Amino acid sequence: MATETLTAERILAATEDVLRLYGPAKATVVDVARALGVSHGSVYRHFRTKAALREAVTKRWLDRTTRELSRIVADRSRSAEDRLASWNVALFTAKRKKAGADPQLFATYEVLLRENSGVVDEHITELVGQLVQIVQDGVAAGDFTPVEGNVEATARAVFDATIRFHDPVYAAEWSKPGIEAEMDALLALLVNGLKRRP
Amino acid sequence: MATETLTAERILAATEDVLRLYGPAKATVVDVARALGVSHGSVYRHFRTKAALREAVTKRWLDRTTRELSRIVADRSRSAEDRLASWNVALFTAKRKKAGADPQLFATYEVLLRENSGVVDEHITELVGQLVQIVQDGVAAGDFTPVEGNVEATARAVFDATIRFHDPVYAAEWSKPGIEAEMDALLALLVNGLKRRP
DNA sequence: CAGCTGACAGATGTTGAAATCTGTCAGCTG
DNA sequence: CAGCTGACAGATTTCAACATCTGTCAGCTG
Repeated sequence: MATETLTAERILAATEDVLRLYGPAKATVVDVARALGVSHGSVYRHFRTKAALREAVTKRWLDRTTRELSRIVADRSRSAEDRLASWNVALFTAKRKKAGADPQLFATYEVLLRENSGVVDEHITELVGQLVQIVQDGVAAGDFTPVEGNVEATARAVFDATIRFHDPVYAAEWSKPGIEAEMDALLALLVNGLKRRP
Repeated sequence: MATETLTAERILAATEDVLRLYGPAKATVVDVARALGVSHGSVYRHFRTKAALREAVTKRWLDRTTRELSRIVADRSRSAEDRLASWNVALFTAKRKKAGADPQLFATYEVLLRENSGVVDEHITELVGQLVQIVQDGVAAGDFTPVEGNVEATARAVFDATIRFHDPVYAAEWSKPGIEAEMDALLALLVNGLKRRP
C-alpha cells in the first residue's frame, strides 16, 4: 500500500476527490499530485495537459451513466414501449440523484461539461444510439412507426423532446414538485406519437 | 425635438441602445442618462433601481415575441394542427432571427434573461397559455386528444418538448444545418401524439 | 534505465488601493 | 411646484503589483 504504482485510474479518482473538495476553479494539478503523494511532474507523465486530465474525468463520469442505461436497452424481454419509458425515467432519475446527493460535485461537473463539449457530444451520440436501438426494436415488433420512416431522426426527436429532463442546465427544476407528472405527460405524448396506427 | 418629455419608453429605448453598445457588464445608468442628455437622477425618477430598469427592458423584449405569436393563436380560420406547427415554427424563427441578426445584442439579452428569471417565468406562462388555447381548440374540433385528459399538462408537454428550439441556451445549435429537419421531425411526432385515434 | 523529482519560464489568478457607479435628496429652474 | 440637477456616501469595479500555477526537462534514484 505504501507505494502503489501510479495509474491513470488512480489519478482520475484523486482528481475527482480534489475537484469535490476545492471546486473546479481552485483544483490544481499540484493539488492532485499532493493528494497522491507524488510530484506534479508525475501527473503530466500520464496526462499531457490539465485540460486532458479534466476531459478524462468528465468522460469517466458520463460513461458510468451510459453503461447503466445499456442494460435497459439490451433487455429484449420487455416491449420497446416499456423500455423507452424506462430508459428515459432511468436517465432522469440517475441525473437527479447525482444533482441531489452532492450538489457541490454536480455543480463542478456542470462546469466540466461546459468546457468539454466534445466529450458531451460523443456522450449524446451514444445515448441517441441507444434510443435508436429501442425504436428499431419497436418498429421491428410492429409497435412503432418512425417519423418520416427515419428511425435515427425519430430517436433524435425523442431525445430532444426530453432534453429538459436530462440537460444539467435544468437541474434546478428537477426538485420541483410535480416534475415527475410533467415527465410522465411528455412520455405519454411521445409514446402515443410513436405508436403504429391500426 | 429639443426637449421631449422624459418617458419610461424613451428611457427603455435608450437603455437598449446603451446595452447594445457597451454590453450588459459595462452599461451603466450614467451612460443611459448621458444618451438621453439628462442627469442620472432623472432616470431614477422613473425606475427605482438599475435592476428594475433592466427588468423592464427584458420584459419589453419578451413581450414583442408574445404579441407576434398571439396573432397565430387568434386565427380560428386555421386548424389547430396547422396553428400548433405554425406557432412553434414562428417562435423558433423569431428567436433564431434575433440571435443571427445581432449576436452581440442577443448575448446581452441572454445575460438579462438569466438575471430576471421572474420575468422569464411569466413569459413562459403566457406562451404555455397560448398553446393551451390552440390545444383546446383542437380538442373542441375533435382533432386532438389531450394526454391524461388534461389540456394544461398537454400544452406544457408540447412546450417542454420543443425547448431546444426556443431556449436561448441552445442558440448556438440554431444555425446548424439540418436543424429545421430536426424540428419538423419533432413536431410531426408531437402532432401525431396529439391526434385523436379513430 | 523507467519512472520520478523539483527548479524554472511564462501564463494565470489573487489582492487591495484607487476609480467609478448606484441610489438619495436638498435645492434649483422653468 | 413638478420635474430635474448634481454633490454625496456606500457599494462595486478596475488595475497593477504580487503570488501561484502550468508545463518542461535535465538529472536523480531504486
